[in-house]
Order: sequence, then C-alpha cells, then structure tokens
Amino acid sequence: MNLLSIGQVAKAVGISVETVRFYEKQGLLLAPMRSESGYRQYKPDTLKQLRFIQRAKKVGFTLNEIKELLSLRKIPNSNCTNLKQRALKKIGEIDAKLNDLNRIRDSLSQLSRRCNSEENIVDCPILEYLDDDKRNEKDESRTHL
Amino acid sequence: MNLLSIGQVAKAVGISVETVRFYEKQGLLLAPMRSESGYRQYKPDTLKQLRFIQRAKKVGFTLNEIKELLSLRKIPNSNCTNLKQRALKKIGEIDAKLNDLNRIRDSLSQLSRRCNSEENIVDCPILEYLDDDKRNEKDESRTHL
DNA sequence: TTAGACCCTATAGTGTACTTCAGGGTCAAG
DNA sequence: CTTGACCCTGAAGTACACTATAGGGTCTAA
Ligand SMILES: [Zn+2]
Ligand SMILES: [Zn+2]
Ligand SMILES: [Zn+2]
Ligand SMILES: [Zn+2]
Repeated sequence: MNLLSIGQVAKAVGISVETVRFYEKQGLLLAPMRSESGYRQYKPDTLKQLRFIQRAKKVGFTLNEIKELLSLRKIPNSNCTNLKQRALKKIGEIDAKLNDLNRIRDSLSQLSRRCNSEENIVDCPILEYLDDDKRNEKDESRTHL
Repeated sequence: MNLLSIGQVAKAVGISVETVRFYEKQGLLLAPMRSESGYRQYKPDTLKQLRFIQRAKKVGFTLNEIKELLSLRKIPNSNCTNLKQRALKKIGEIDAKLNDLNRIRDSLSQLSRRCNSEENIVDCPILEYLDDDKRNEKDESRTHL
C-alpha cells in the first residue's frame, strides 16, 4: 500500500507537519486513515493535492478559493452542467490573473529593456517610469505605472 | 494642476481612504504634497501606481514584494547593471507564477473538457480527478492532482 | 529499557493587510 | 453660522494563514 506519515508528506512538499494538520482542519485535505496508534497515513496522491494547493497559493488564491477549486473534483449537488459551469467560471478568474501577471511582466521587461546595462546611472532612461500601458489603451492619461 | 483628494483617489481605484493612508505608511506610496489645511493632494499618476499595486496583490505578491517591484523605478545605490539584474530577477519570479497559473488552468480546463455538459451525473467521467500532469512528467505516480 | 525521533490534541501566539474607532479639524452649501 | 461631507492622527481591533507551546503517546535502535 505504501502509505506516508505526516512527516514524510510534509518533507516531500516542503511544508511543516503543523501546516498539513491545519489544512486538514480547514477542509483542504480530507482526514486520512489512521494507524492503530492513531497516526495519520497518507496515500501518495496527497502529495499532488498539496502541491496543487501550493501552486494556487503562490498565485494569490486564498485557502477558501483553493477549497472551491478542489471541490470541482467532488460530486456536486447538481449535475455535470453545473460542474462544468463552475469550472469555466474559475478558468475565467485564472485568465484575469494571467492578464494581470502579463501586464506586470510587460512593465518590468520594458523597464529592463530600456536600461542599457553598459551605461552609467546618470544616463539611465528608466528611472522614473514603470509603464502599464499596452493594454486598456482607451484610458485617460496612461503614461506611467 | 488638477490634484486629487484622498477620497477621489480611493473611489477611482475602488479602495478605502484608510487603505491609501496605510499604503503611504508602509512605503508603497510616496507621501503626497499637502494643502494649506494639511489635506493630501495627489497627482493623477497615483491612480496608476495604485492600480499596479492592486494587480500585483491579485497575483499573490505581498506588499513588501510590491514595494520591491516599485523600487525598480527609483535610483538604486548602484548602477544600471544592478537595476537591470533586479528587474530580470523579478521577471523570473513572474514567469514562475505564470507557469503555476497555467498548470492550474490546464487542470481545470481538462476537467471541464472531460465533462460532457449533456450527460447526467452518474456517467460523469471527471468526478475524482484534477490532473496536474502534462508538466514534470518524470515524477513518480503522477495521475491525480 | 531507555533515549531520541516521531506522532497526537488543544490552545495560544504571530505576521500581514487591512478596518474601525476616538477625537478631532476643514469647507462648501444653505 | 451651522450642518454635513470630507479630511487629519494615532491606536485598537480583525481576518487569514500559519507557527509555537504544552502536555502528552509511539516506535525503533542501542
Ligand atoms: Zn539604465
Ligand atoms: Zn461530467
Ligand atoms: Zn470623530
Ligand atoms: Zn512535549
């Protein structure tokens, strides 16, 4: 069966055992089976779920939002149409984040492009601006940040 | 000159005046000039900066990280090479986030694709899995989440 | 059979990012 | 000249996501 202790799980994904127990209490992780002595015993699948949680956290989802994302795997009280709609809604939220992230990325890459690595600071052309233009071009005076 | 009050700024970007003052205290916003009576008077640029902050927050940057991002506009104690390196490092962090976000997006879109909107719940093929495969294919038993 | 690494629960404490409160002052409209 | 919407500071309070502490039990190896 090859089950994992909480310590093995925590170490494998790089979090603390307390965090794993915390996620269980918050409903992000299902309570695993227990050994005779009451120790938690995790299926290897748990690692994937925890890594999913970590990715989602890194891009700004709250634990409650992550719980919603994970709930898409579970049987909804309604039908597939409902489930699919919820998934598509989440994808929309993700696309909004991708958009924000790309805007920030563009700002920074424009900033680094404008800066010639060889020049000295006094000639640097980018010391005042971090543009977020290139999108929403119809906005008012969009010149800086 | 067309300066904005803190209330106008807050309303324009959809946050509270307290949050604007809080960002100033945290160093994310430079202290603006004041009117004779001590009221803050913002240049319209401030709106762009606040919107940048909001985008960055949404994709999981902390206020301290955002301060670092914003600091790329300012004169560093060193030279352009240093500045450019910092910008490129940040871009790397953003690319990692883009990667995570795309993995999550793939999981969800695969989930919604597998689910035929017409079928009833009993036939639904996706009720147990939310894959994060397609990347890191060399990993151990990568079948679920 | 005992030291040390690990596990358990319950509860308290921490850091981040606000939000609210207390006690004011400013200003345009009526 | 007062009323109401707005502004000020400083301090206290809150929600979220952990993190640490207290007071245990388990297990493996010397
Ligand atoms: Zn430069
Ligand atoms: Zn289905
Ligand atoms: Zn008051
Ligand atoms: Zn103890």
